[in-house]
Amino acid sequence: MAILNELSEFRRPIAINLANRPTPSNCEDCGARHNGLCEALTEDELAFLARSAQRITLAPGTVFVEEGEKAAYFYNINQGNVRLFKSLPDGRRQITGFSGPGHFLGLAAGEDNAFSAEAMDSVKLCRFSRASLMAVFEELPVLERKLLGVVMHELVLAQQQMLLLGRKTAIERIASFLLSWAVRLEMCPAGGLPAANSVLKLPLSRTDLADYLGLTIETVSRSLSQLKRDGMIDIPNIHEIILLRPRTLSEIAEAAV
Amino acid sequence: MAILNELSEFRRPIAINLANRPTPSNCEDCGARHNGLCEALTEDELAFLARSAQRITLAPGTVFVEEGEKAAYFYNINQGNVRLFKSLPDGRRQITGFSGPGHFLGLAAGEDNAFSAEAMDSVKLCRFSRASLMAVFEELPVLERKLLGVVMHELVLAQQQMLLLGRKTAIERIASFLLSWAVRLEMCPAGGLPAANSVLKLPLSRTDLADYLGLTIETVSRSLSQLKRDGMIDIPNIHEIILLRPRTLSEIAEAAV
DNA sequence: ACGCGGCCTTGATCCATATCAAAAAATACC
DNA sequence: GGTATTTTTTGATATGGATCAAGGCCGCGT
Repeated sequence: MAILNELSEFRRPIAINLANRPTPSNCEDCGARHNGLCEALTEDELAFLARSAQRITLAPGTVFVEEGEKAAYFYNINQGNVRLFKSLPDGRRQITGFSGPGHFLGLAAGEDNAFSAEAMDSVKLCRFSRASLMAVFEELPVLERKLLGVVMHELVLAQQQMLLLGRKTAIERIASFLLSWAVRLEMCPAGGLPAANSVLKLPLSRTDLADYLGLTIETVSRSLSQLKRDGMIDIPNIHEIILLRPRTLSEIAEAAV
Repeated sequence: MAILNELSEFRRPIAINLANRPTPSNCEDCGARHNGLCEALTEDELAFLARSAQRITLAPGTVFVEEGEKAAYFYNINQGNVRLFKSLPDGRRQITGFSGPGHFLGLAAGEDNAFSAEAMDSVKLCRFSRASLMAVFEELPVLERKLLGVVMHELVLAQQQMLLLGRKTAIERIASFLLSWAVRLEMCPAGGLPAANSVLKLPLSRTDLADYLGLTIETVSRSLSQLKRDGMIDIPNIHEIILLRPRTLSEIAEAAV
């Protein structure tokens, strides 16, 4: 199979989630809204990048970045979703983030990947070698500033997640997650509220949700049921949630006293 | 008091922890070891930066960066320790990291600070305005690449902490923390082990430890006591811990099966 | 030295969430 | 389209860590 041959090249790739938008609202550099690194670049810059890129398709479940392996590539995702995670030897897993179309993924801080990345569905992406990224940096110093913005935004998200994992209750975690997912889907700006009755598409299993929020699937399910009982949300099907009362959800999420 | 006047200028500073060493071993750029941004720069670059810096001393307990305030400054710490944290309205607190001498601190991803920073002891630092940082960037594009490395390393640490907060038990968190603190104090490379009977200085209160590890002070105290009972560590005094069996501690920390 | 106040440790109890178990719903497979 | 398989929900029980409550230790000021 041709695809399998391509996949076999993916044994030892990258490391850092540069996903998510650097700024949720309009970019202060260019004034335009952008969804990731590629959207932040001009046509010329994109063309330059494209020269050293390989286009690849991954089957669902493919682990194309493995923690601890040498970091050799970086990626820009064109289609599909990716989960980024770290694992313990006994199988416990912590999902540290998700990447989607337009998101940038890779760039090791050291020699090795700090986490693993796995395709959640059929994923199309562009792969660049580490060396070619360095060459691009020489040619496009502006890229580094833009990357800096992307990574800094990642760090802000990571800090939010630390607060969630270290100090929030199960219900608060779920409420926080739903609102942050609405931001991710551009249904509202960061810090803002989505409209009442917004429909949230969740391309995640309950297991993913649990591993992202530091809970068990049972607790995730129970918390969602309770929010539904309390009239905060509706759950027409497993992968869709309707935010009936975003304002109250937000109060739960931020634990207003 | 002169000091108080200076402090009053610190009502609305910066946002991101760029602390900790970008690479624990020798830097791949310059071959030298460096402890933070300043150590990563040449004499000339440092001189350029110094032109726009103000030297400031902070009293213990001073909160000089406040979450949600406009990000106006960034800092390089010369002396003392700083805790970086996020809080919930009801007082729950999550410490996201610590900064020490040589560490860089600041740089908002957006307009506002994403966290607060507080002096743990008497702190001396250099303060730069956001505008002067931009000017420095124009003059020293290399700075951006170096900053990128620092921020990426921060992100790796944040991801490790997410795994700890989301999936590790109390004992595992304490063991992980002790070993990571040894790395921080340069008693061993990242991923390596400190020598048996190494003495670890902890300039933290149990409350700081609890807020960093997502536990209560009682659980921190009990876990330390248990590790002592089990012969893993000794605790000659509250701010010093002797690592009797680093290898076993490491097995606990990484939950080897 | 003494006493006071702020950490820290230890003990007793409670509770939020994990774990174990099974039914129900969704999805995949013939 | 119906059955097998996986995923999700719900229920019953267990438990790790939180909470409540003393007591001990140490530094500090008088």
